[in-house]
Amino acid sequence: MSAGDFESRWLRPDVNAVWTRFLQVTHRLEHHIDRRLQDNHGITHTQYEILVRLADSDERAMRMSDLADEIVTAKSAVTYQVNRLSEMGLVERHKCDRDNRGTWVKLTPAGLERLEQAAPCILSLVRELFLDDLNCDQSAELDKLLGTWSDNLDEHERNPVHRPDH
Amino acid sequence: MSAGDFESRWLRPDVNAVWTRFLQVTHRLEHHIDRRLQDNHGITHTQYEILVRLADSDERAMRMSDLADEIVTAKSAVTYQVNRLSEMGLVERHKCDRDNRGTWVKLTPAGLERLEQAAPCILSLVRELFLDDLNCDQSAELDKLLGTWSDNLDEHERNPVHRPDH
DNA sequence: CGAAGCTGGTTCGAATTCGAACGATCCTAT
DNA sequence: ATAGGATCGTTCGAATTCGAACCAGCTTCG
Repeated sequence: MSAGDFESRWLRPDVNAVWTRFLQVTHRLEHHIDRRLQDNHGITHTQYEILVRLADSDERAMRMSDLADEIVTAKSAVTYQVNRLSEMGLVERHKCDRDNRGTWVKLTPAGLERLEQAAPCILSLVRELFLDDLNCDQSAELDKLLGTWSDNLDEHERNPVHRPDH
Repeated sequence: MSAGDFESRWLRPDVNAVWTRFLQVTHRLEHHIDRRLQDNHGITHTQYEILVRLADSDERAMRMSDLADEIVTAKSAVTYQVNRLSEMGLVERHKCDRDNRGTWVKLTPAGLERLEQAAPCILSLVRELFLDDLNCDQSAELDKLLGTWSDNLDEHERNPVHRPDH
Protein backbone atom coordinates (compact mmCIF):
# COMPACT_ATOMS: atom_id res chain seq x y z
CA MET A 1 0.00 0.00 0.00
CA SER A 2 1.49 3.34 -1.04
CA ALA A 3 1.45 6.46 1.08
CA GLY A 4 -1.08 8.03 -1.26
CA ASP A 5 -3.23 4.99 -0.95
CA PHE A 6 -3.16 5.31 2.78
CA GLU A 7 -3.96 8.98 2.61
CA SER A 8 -7.01 8.41 0.49
CA ARG A 9 -8.32 5.51 2.52
CA TRP A 10 -7.63 6.52 6.10
CA LEU A 11 -7.21 9.73 7.99
CA ARG A 12 -3.78 10.77 9.18
CA PRO A 13 -3.45 9.56 12.78
CA ASP A 14 -3.36 13.05 14.28
CA VAL A 15 -6.34 14.13 12.24
CA ASN A 16 -8.17 11.00 13.21
CA ALA A 17 -7.48 11.77 16.87
CA VAL A 18 -9.05 15.21 16.52
CA TRP A 19 -12.18 13.80 14.95
CA THR A 20 -12.48 11.06 17.55
CA ARG A 21 -12.05 13.50 20.37
CA PHE A 22 -14.60 15.80 18.84
CA LEU A 23 -17.17 13.03 18.85
CA GLN A 24 -16.36 12.06 22.42
CA VAL A 25 -16.46 15.59 23.75
CA THR A 26 -19.77 16.44 22.13
CA HIS A 27 -21.35 13.26 23.44
CA ARG A 28 -20.02 13.81 26.91
CA LEU A 29 -21.28 17.38 26.93
CA GLU A 30 -24.74 16.30 25.87
CA HIS A 31 -24.94 13.57 28.49
CA HIS A 32 -23.67 15.79 31.23
CA ILE A 33 -26.12 18.57 30.50
CA ASP A 34 -29.00 16.21 30.02
CA ARG A 35 -28.44 14.47 33.31
CA ARG A 36 -28.08 17.66 35.29
CA LEU A 37 -31.18 19.15 33.74
CA GLN A 38 -33.25 16.06 34.39
CA ASP A 39 -32.05 15.54 37.94
CA ASN A 40 -32.48 19.16 39.00
CA HIS A 41 -35.37 20.38 36.88
CA GLY A 42 -37.21 17.43 35.40
CA ILE A 43 -36.84 18.42 31.77
CA THR A 44 -34.77 17.13 28.89
CA HIS A 45 -32.17 19.16 27.09
CA THR A 46 -34.35 19.14 23.96
CA GLN A 47 -37.27 20.37 25.99
CA TYR A 48 -35.09 23.07 27.48
CA GLU A 49 -33.96 24.07 24.01
CA ILE A 50 -37.56 24.39 22.89
CA LEU A 51 -38.40 26.61 25.83
CA VAL A 52 -35.37 28.82 25.12
CA ARG A 53 -36.30 29.28 21.48
CA LEU A 54 -39.83 30.20 22.39
CA ALA A 55 -38.71 32.66 25.05
CA ASP A 56 -36.38 34.33 22.56
CA SER A 57 -39.08 34.72 19.92
CA ASP A 58 -41.49 37.56 19.29
CA GLU A 59 -44.71 36.87 21.14
CA ARG A 60 -42.94 33.94 22.80
CA ALA A 61 -44.34 31.76 20.04
CA MET A 62 -43.06 29.78 17.07
CA ARG A 63 -44.24 27.43 14.37
CA MET A 64 -43.57 23.73 14.65
CA SER A 65 -41.42 23.58 11.54
CA ASP A 66 -39.25 26.50 12.56
CA LEU A 67 -38.77 24.86 15.91
CA ALA A 68 -37.69 21.66 14.19
CA ASP A 69 -35.20 23.56 12.07
CA GLU A 70 -33.73 25.44 14.99
CA ILE A 71 -33.16 22.51 17.23
CA VAL A 72 -32.18 20.27 14.31
CA THR A 73 -34.53 17.37 14.72
CA ALA A 74 -37.31 15.56 12.87
CA LYS A 75 -40.69 17.27 12.81
CA SER A 76 -42.30 14.26 14.43
CA ALA A 77 -39.95 14.60 17.37
CA VAL A 78 -41.08 18.19 17.84
CA THR A 79 -44.70 17.08 17.81
CA TYR A 80 -43.84 14.55 20.47
CA GLN A 81 -42.00 17.00 22.70
CA VAL A 82 -44.57 19.75 22.32
CA ASN A 83 -47.16 17.24 23.48
CA ARG A 84 -45.07 16.51 26.57
CA LEU A 85 -44.49 20.20 27.30
CA SER A 86 -48.15 20.89 26.74
CA GLU A 87 -49.11 18.21 29.24
CA MET A 88 -46.80 19.88 31.72
CA GLY A 89 -48.55 23.17 31.06
CA LEU A 90 -45.36 24.88 29.91
CA VAL A 91 -46.58 25.47 26.39
CA GLU A 92 -49.83 25.98 24.47
CA ARG A 93 -50.91 25.36 20.91
CA HIS A 94 -52.73 28.09 19.00
CA LYS A 95 -54.21 28.25 15.54
CA CYS A 96 -52.29 30.31 13.06
CA ASP A 97 -54.41 32.97 11.30
CA ARG A 98 -52.15 33.46 8.32
CA ASP A 99 -51.85 29.79 7.50
CA ASN A 100 -54.56 27.34 8.40
CA ARG A 101 -52.19 24.42 8.26
CA GLY A 102 -49.86 25.85 10.80
CA THR A 103 -49.93 25.84 14.56
CA TRP A 104 -48.23 28.27 16.88
CA VAL A 105 -46.58 26.99 19.97
CA LYS A 106 -46.68 29.59 22.70
CA LEU A 107 -44.77 29.68 25.96
CA THR A 108 -47.06 29.91 28.99
CA PRO A 109 -46.19 31.95 32.08
CA ALA A 110 -45.52 28.67 33.83
CA GLY A 111 -43.21 27.72 30.98
CA LEU A 112 -41.27 30.94 31.30
CA GLU A 113 -40.98 30.44 35.01
CA ARG A 114 -39.71 26.90 34.59
CA LEU A 115 -37.20 28.11 32.06
CA GLU A 116 -35.94 30.79 34.39
CA GLN A 117 -35.51 28.21 37.11
CA ALA A 118 -33.55 25.88 34.87
CA ALA A 119 -31.45 28.46 33.04
CA PRO A 120 -28.85 29.15 35.76
CA CYS A 121 -28.11 25.44 36.03
CA ILE A 122 -27.46 25.06 32.33
CA LEU A 123 -25.75 28.36 31.78
CA SER A 124 -23.25 27.85 34.55
CA LEU A 125 -22.56 24.44 33.09
CA VAL A 126 -22.00 25.91 29.64
CA ARG A 127 -19.74 28.55 31.07
CA GLU A 128 -17.70 26.20 33.20
CA LEU A 129 -17.37 23.41 30.69
CA PHE A 130 -17.37 25.19 27.42
CA LEU A 131 -16.60 28.87 27.46
CA ASP A 132 -14.83 30.07 30.57
CA ASP A 133 -11.40 28.93 29.50
CA LEU A 134 -11.56 30.57 26.11
CA ASN A 135 -9.72 33.82 25.51
CA CYS A 136 -10.91 36.30 22.90
CA ASP A 137 -8.79 34.86 20.10
CA GLN A 138 -10.00 31.39 20.82
CA SER A 139 -13.64 32.22 20.89
CA ALA A 140 -13.25 34.17 17.67
CA GLU A 141 -11.52 31.17 16.18
CA LEU A 142 -14.25 28.86 17.40
CA ASP A 143 -16.83 31.12 15.87
CA LYS A 144 -15.02 30.92 12.54
CA LEU A 145 -14.78 27.16 12.77
CA LEU A 146 -18.49 26.85 13.40
CA GLY A 147 -19.08 29.14 10.44
CA THR A 148 -17.11 26.98 8.02
CA TRP A 149 -18.65 23.78 9.27
CA SER A 150 -22.07 25.28 8.93
CA ASP A 151 -21.32 26.47 5.40
CA ASN A 152 -19.95 23.07 4.44
CA LEU A 153 -23.11 21.44 5.68
CA ASP A 154 -25.25 23.89 3.75
CA GLU A 155 -23.26 23.09 0.66
CA HIS A 156 -23.62 19.36 1.14
CA GLU A 157 -27.32 19.60 1.79
CA ARG A 158 -27.92 21.80 -1.20
CA ASN A 159 -26.18 19.11 -3.23
CA PRO A 160 -27.93 15.93 -2.20
CA VAL A 161 -25.75 13.64 -4.29
CA HIS A 162 -25.51 10.45 -2.34
CA ARG A 163 -22.91 9.25 -4.74
CA PRO A 164 -21.78 5.69 -4.08
CA ASP A 165 -18.18 5.88 -3.03
CA HIS A 166 -16.63 2.87 -4.69
CA MET B 1 -32.47 44.20 36.54
CA SER B 2 -28.84 45.27 36.79
CA ALA B 3 -26.17 44.42 34.25
CA GLY B 4 -24.55 42.07 36.72
CA ASP B 5 -27.85 40.38 37.24
CA PHE B 6 -28.19 39.85 33.54
CA GLU B 7 -24.66 38.53 33.29
CA SER B 8 -25.24 35.96 35.96
CA ARG B 9 -28.57 34.84 34.66
CA TRP B 10 -28.11 34.78 30.89
CA LEU B 11 -25.23 34.41 28.50
CA ARG B 12 -23.97 37.40 26.57
CA PRO B 13 -25.72 37.38 23.20
CA ASP B 14 -22.56 36.67 21.21
CA VAL B 15 -21.55 33.89 23.57
CA ASN B 16 -25.03 32.48 23.40
CA ALA B 17 -24.82 32.46 19.62
CA VAL B 18 -21.61 30.44 19.71
CA TRP B 19 -23.14 27.86 22.00
CA THR B 20 -26.30 27.60 19.93
CA ARG B 21 -24.36 27.20 16.74
CA PHE B 22 -22.20 24.57 18.35
CA LEU B 23 -25.25 22.50 19.20
CA GLN B 24 -26.71 22.92 15.74
CA VAL B 25 -23.52 22.05 13.93
CA THR B 26 -22.86 18.94 15.96
CA HIS B 27 -26.40 17.69 15.46
CA ARG B 28 -26.30 18.38 11.77
CA LEU B 29 -23.00 16.57 11.42
CA GLU B 30 -24.32 13.53 13.22
CA HIS B 31 -27.47 13.39 11.14
CA HIS B 32 -25.62 13.85 7.91
CA ILE B 33 -23.12 11.12 8.62
CA ASP B 34 -25.72 8.76 9.96
CA ARG B 35 -27.93 9.09 6.93
CA ARG B 36 -25.12 8.61 4.44
CA LEU B 37 -23.83 5.59 6.30
CA GLN B 38 -27.23 3.98 6.48
CA ASP B 39 -28.18 4.70 2.90
CA ASN B 40 -24.91 3.52 1.41
CA HIS B 41 -23.74 0.82 3.79
CA GLY B 42 -26.61 -0.26 6.00
CA ILE B 43 -24.96 0.49 9.31
CA THR B 44 -25.42 3.17 11.96
CA HIS B 45 -22.78 5.63 12.93
CA THR B 46 -22.54 3.99 16.36
CA GLN B 47 -22.10 0.62 14.72
CA TYR B 48 -19.43 2.08 12.48
CA GLU B 49 -17.69 3.54 15.52
CA ILE B 50 -17.67 0.15 17.19
CA LEU B 51 -16.14 -1.47 14.13
CA VAL B 52 -13.46 1.23 13.97
CA ARG B 53 -12.48 0.81 17.59
CA LEU B 54 -12.23 -2.93 17.20
CA ALA B 55 -10.15 -2.65 14.05
CA ASP B 56 -7.76 -0.28 15.80
CA SER B 57 -7.29 -2.57 18.80
CA ASP B 58 -4.75 -5.29 19.42
CA GLU B 59 -6.19 -8.61 18.29
CA ARG B 60 -9.08 -6.67 16.80
CA ALA B 61 -10.91 -7.25 20.07
CA MET B 62 -12.15 -5.23 23.02
CA ARG B 63 -14.11 -5.60 26.23
CA MET B 64 -17.69 -4.38 26.39
CA SER B 65 -16.99 -1.78 29.05
CA ASP B 66 -14.02 -0.30 27.24
CA LEU B 67 -16.14 -0.07 24.15
CA ALA B 68 -18.81 1.77 26.10
CA ASP B 69 -16.24 4.22 27.44
CA GLU B 70 -14.73 4.89 24.05
CA ILE B 71 -17.92 5.59 22.20
CA VAL B 72 -19.43 7.37 25.20
CA THR B 73 -22.66 5.49 25.67
CA ALA B 74 -24.47 3.34 28.24
CA LYS B 75 -23.28 -0.22 28.66
CA SER B 76 -26.71 -1.52 27.78
CA ALA B 77 -26.56 0.27 24.46
CA VAL B 78 -23.31 -1.50 23.67
CA THR B 79 -24.89 -4.84 24.49
CA TYR B 80 -27.70 -3.97 22.13
CA GLN B 81 -25.44 -2.93 19.27
CA VAL B 82 -23.05 -5.83 19.69
CA ASN B 83 -26.07 -8.11 19.38
CA ARG B 84 -27.02 -6.43 16.12
CA LEU B 85 -23.48 -6.58 14.75
CA SER B 86 -23.21 -10.17 15.83
CA GLU B 87 -26.41 -11.05 13.98
CA MET B 88 -24.90 -9.44 10.91
CA GLY B 89 -21.80 -11.59 11.36
CA LEU B 90 -19.50 -8.59 11.66
CA VAL B 91 -18.47 -9.35 15.21
CA GLU B 92 -18.09 -12.30 17.57
CA ARG B 93 -18.22 -12.73 21.33
CA HIS B 94 -15.47 -14.67 23.09
CA LYS B 95 -14.90 -15.61 26.71
CA CYS B 96 -12.20 -13.74 28.50
CA ASP B 97 -9.60 -16.01 30.18
CA ARG B 98 -8.31 -13.49 32.67
CA ASP B 99 -11.72 -12.48 33.94
CA ASN B 100 -14.62 -14.87 33.81
CA ARG B 101 -17.11 -12.06 33.98
CA GLY B 102 -15.81 -10.35 30.91
CA THR B 103 -16.50 -10.92 27.24
CA TRP B 104 -14.28 -9.98 24.35
CA VAL B 105 -15.86 -8.64 21.23
CA LYS B 106 -13.82 -9.56 18.20
CA LEU B 107 -14.05 -8.22 14.68
CA THR B 108 -14.67 -10.94 12.11
CA PRO B 109 -13.11 -10.88 8.63
CA ALA B 110 -16.53 -9.95 7.31
CA GLY B 111 -16.61 -7.11 9.82
CA LEU B 112 -13.29 -5.80 8.68
CA GLU B 113 -14.38 -6.02 5.08
CA ARG B 114 -17.58 -4.12 5.81
CA LEU B 115 -15.61 -1.48 7.64
CA GLU B 116 -13.23 -1.07 4.74
CA GLN B 117 -16.18 -0.63 2.42
CA ALA B 118 -17.77 2.01 4.60
CA ALA B 119 -14.66 3.91 5.61
CA PRO B 120 -14.12 5.92 2.40
CA CYS B 121 -17.68 7.21 2.57
CA ILE B 122 -17.30 8.47 6.10
CA LEU B 123 -13.77 9.69 5.82
CA SER B 124 -14.42 11.78 2.76
CA LEU B 125 -17.38 13.24 4.58
CA VAL B 126 -15.27 14.07 7.61
CA ARG B 127 -12.65 15.62 5.40
CA GLU B 128 -15.05 17.67 3.34
CA LEU B 129 -17.27 18.84 6.15
CA PHE B 130 -14.95 19.04 9.06
CA LEU B 131 -11.27 19.19 8.31
CA ASP B 132 -10.42 20.25 4.80
CA ASP B 133 -10.88 23.94 5.38
CA LEU B 134 -8.71 24.05 8.45
CA ASN B 135 -5.21 25.43 8.22
CA CYS B 136 -2.49 24.28 10.59
CA ASP B 137 -3.12 26.99 13.15
CA GLN B 138 -6.78 26.25 13.22
CA SER B 139 -6.46 22.55 13.66
CA ALA B 140 -3.93 23.12 16.43
CA GLU B 141 -6.37 25.51 18.02
CA LEU B 142 -9.20 23.02 17.69
CA ASP B 143 -7.04 20.38 19.27
CA LYS B 144 -6.42 22.67 22.21
CA LEU B 145 -10.10 23.47 22.54
CA LEU B 146 -10.99 19.81 22.64
CA GLY B 147 -8.32 19.33 25.26
CA THR B 148 -9.72 21.96 27.60
CA TRP B 149 -13.29 20.78 27.13
CA SER B 150 -12.22 17.26 27.86
CA ASP B 151 -10.33 18.35 30.98
CA ASN B 152 -13.29 20.37 32.17
CA LEU B 153 -15.53 17.38 31.78
CA ASP B 154 -13.09 15.17 33.67
CA GLU B 155 -13.07 17.72 36.43
CA HIS B 156 -16.84 17.89 36.59
CA GLU B 157 -17.21 14.14 36.59
CA ARG B 158 -14.62 13.66 39.27
CA ASN B 159 -16.65 16.10 41.34
CA PRO B 160 -20.17 14.72 41.17
CA VAL B 161 -21.72 17.54 43.14
CA HIS B 162 -25.17 17.98 41.70
CA ARG B 163 -25.57 21.04 43.77
CA PRO B 164 -28.99 22.62 43.48
CA ASP B 165 -28.52 25.94 41.77
CA HIS B 166 -30.95 28.16 43.60
C1' DC C 1 -11.28 -18.69 54.95
C1' DG C 2 -15.33 -15.55 54.35
C1' DA C 3 -18.16 -11.43 54.30
C1' DA C 4 -18.73 -6.97 52.17
C1' DG C 5 -18.19 -4.39 48.51
C1' DC C 6 -16.86 -3.57 43.47
C1' DT C 7 -17.00 -4.55 38.57
C1' DG C 8 -18.61 -6.58 33.99
C1' DG C 9 -22.38 -7.64 31.34
C1' DT C 10 -27.23 -8.53 30.52
C1' DT C 11 -32.19 -7.76 30.88
C1' DC C 12 -36.08 -5.06 31.31
C1' DG C 13 -39.34 -1.16 30.74
C1' DA C 14 -39.79 3.60 29.65
C1' DA C 15 -38.63 7.45 26.78
C1' DT C 16 -37.20 9.34 22.67
C1' DT C 17 -35.98 9.62 17.87
C1' DC C 18 -36.52 8.78 13.07
C1' DG C 19 -38.63 8.34 8.44
C1' DA C 20 -42.53 7.23 5.71
C1' DA C 21 -47.23 7.93 4.82
C1' DC C 22 -51.17 10.78 5.22
C1' DG C 23 -54.75 14.58 4.92
C1' DA C 24 -55.19 19.30 4.77
C1' DT C 25 -53.91 23.66 3.12
C1' DC C 26 -51.34 26.86 0.38
C1' DC C 27 -48.97 28.42 -3.92
C1' DT C 28 -47.98 28.84 -8.88
C1' DA C 29 -48.66 28.77 -13.51
C1' DT C 30 -51.45 28.21 -17.11
C1' DA D 1 -60.34 29.12 -11.75
C1' DT D 2 -57.93 25.17 -11.15
C1' DA D 3 -54.62 21.30 -11.40
C1' DG D 4 -50.08 19.95 -9.78
C1' DG D 5 -46.91 20.41 -6.64
C1' DA D 6 -45.00 22.04 -2.32
C1' DT D 7 -45.53 22.67 2.73
C1' DC D 8 -47.57 21.96 7.50
C1' DG D 9 -48.32 19.12 11.18
C1' DT D 10 -49.69 14.50 12.87
C1' DT D 11 -49.70 9.53 13.27
C1' DC D 12 -47.65 5.21 13.12
C1' DG D 13 -44.20 1.48 13.70
C1' DA D 14 -39.43 0.41 14.13
C1' DA D 15 -35.01 1.32 16.14
C1' DT D 16 -32.26 3.03 19.58
C1' DT D 17 -30.99 4.88 24.02
C1' DC D 18 -31.02 5.20 28.92
C1' DG D 19 -30.96 3.87 33.85
C1' DA D 20 -32.19 0.69 37.36
C1' DA D 21 -32.09 -3.87 38.87
C1' DC D 22 -29.83 -8.01 38.76
C1' DC D 23 -26.47 -12.00 38.87
C1' DA D 24 -21.97 -13.70 38.72
C1' DG D 25 -17.32 -13.32 39.46
C1' DC D 26 -13.48 -10.68 41.40
C1' DT D 27 -11.00 -8.22 45.44
C1' DT D 28 -10.02 -6.57 49.81
C1' DC D 29 -9.51 -6.90 54.42
C1' DG D 30 -10.73 -8.81 58.83
